[in-house]
Amino acid sequence: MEQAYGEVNQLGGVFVNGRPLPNAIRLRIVELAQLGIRPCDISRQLRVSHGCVSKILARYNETGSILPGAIGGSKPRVTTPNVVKHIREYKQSDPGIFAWEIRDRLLADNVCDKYNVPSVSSISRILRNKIGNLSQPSQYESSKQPTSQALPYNHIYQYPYPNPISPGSAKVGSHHHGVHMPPGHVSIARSWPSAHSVNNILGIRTFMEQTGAITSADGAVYSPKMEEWTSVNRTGFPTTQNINGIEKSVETDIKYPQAASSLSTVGGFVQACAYPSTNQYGVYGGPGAGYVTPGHHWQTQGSPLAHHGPGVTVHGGDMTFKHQVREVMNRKQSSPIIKHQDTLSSVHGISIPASST
DNA sequence: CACGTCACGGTTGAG
DNA sequence: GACTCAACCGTGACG
Repeated sequence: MEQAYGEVNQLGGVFVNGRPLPNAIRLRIVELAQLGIRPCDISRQLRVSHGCVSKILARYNETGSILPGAIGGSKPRVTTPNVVKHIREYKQSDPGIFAWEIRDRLLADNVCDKYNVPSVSSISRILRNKIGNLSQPSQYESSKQPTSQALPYNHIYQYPYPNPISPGSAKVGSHHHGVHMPPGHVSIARSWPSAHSVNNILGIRTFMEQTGAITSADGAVYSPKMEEWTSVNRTGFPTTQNINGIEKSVETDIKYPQAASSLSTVGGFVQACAYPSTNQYGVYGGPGAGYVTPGHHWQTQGSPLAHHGPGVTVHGGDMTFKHQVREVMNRKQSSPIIKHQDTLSSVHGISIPASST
C-alpha cells in the first residue's frame, strides 16, 4: 500500500486518485495566490489541475482553511430520537401541522439549531415512517429537555463555523494581502465534521499539522510518519473532547512520508490547516517530493513562504515536537477556541518550542 | 487563454 | 468482519 504511488496528471504532477493533495501543496497554492500569482500559473507551477487550484482557493476564501474536508464516515444524524420525539409531539398536538411548520418549531423551541435541523423532507419521512400512526401513544414519556437533548454530536454540530475564530474573520481579510497574514490560519474547514474536529482540537490539530509538516520536512531525523495528523480528519470530531481521540488518532498510522518536505519552510504556515490532511499515504511520499518540486522549485519567488510569517522555518524536532504538541494540546484543550493569535503564537511556539513550555 | 463548474472514478470511515 | 452509503478527493473536460 504504502507504495501506492499516485498517478500523473496532464501537467506532470503526481496525485492520488481519491485522496487529497498534501497539505503542503495546498498551502503552497494558497500562498502563491496570495502573492498575486494567477491560478493558472499556480496550476502550472505546482502541476495541479486548475480545477483543483480553483477549488482549493475558493474554499480558502470561503472558509479560511486550506484543508480538505472530512472524508468518509457518516454525518451525524439530525433525526435523533429526541428530535423525532418532538416531531411526534408536534404532530400529535396538531395533526394538520405541515412539515415546514414542524421544522420551524424545532428551531423555535431550540430543539435544533439551524445547523442540525432536519430538512422538510426528512421531517416528512419521519412523519411517514416513524410517526405514521400518531395514535400510537408515544411511550416517550415526555421528556423534557428541550435543548440539551441528547444530541451526542449535536452540540458539536452546532457550530459549523460559527466559531468566530475561524473562517470568517480570519480568512477574509487575509487573502488579499499576502502581507503578514498567515495564509491559512487555523480555521475550520467545512461545516461538518471538520468543523468539529477543529473545534476543540483546534489548537491541537494545528499543532499536529505543523508538526507533521514540519516533521516530514525534516524527515531526516526521524522518520516521521504523519500519522499524527492522520485521522484527525474526521475522527476528531466525534472524539473531540478528548485527547483520547487524538491519541487514538495518533495511533492510527499513516505514512505520509514527506509530502511536505519541500515545504519545510512552510512549516509555520501549516498552521493554516486546522487539521491534518487525513491520511495521505506514502503515496505522495516518494514522488511527492518530486512531485512537489517536479522540475523547478516552486520556491521560485524566493520562497515567499519563508519570509512569511513567524519563524517559519521551523522544523524543529519532530517527534519531540509531537510530544510537546500533545502536551500542548492538553493544555489547549481547555481553550478550544484559539484565536489566531493564539494560533499564531503557537506557531511561533513552534519555531520556538518555548511557547509550548 | 483564464477560470468556474461538474461528471467521473476513486477513497474513506461511521454505522 | 464485511458491507453500505454518503461524504470528500483531484482530474479532466466543457463552456
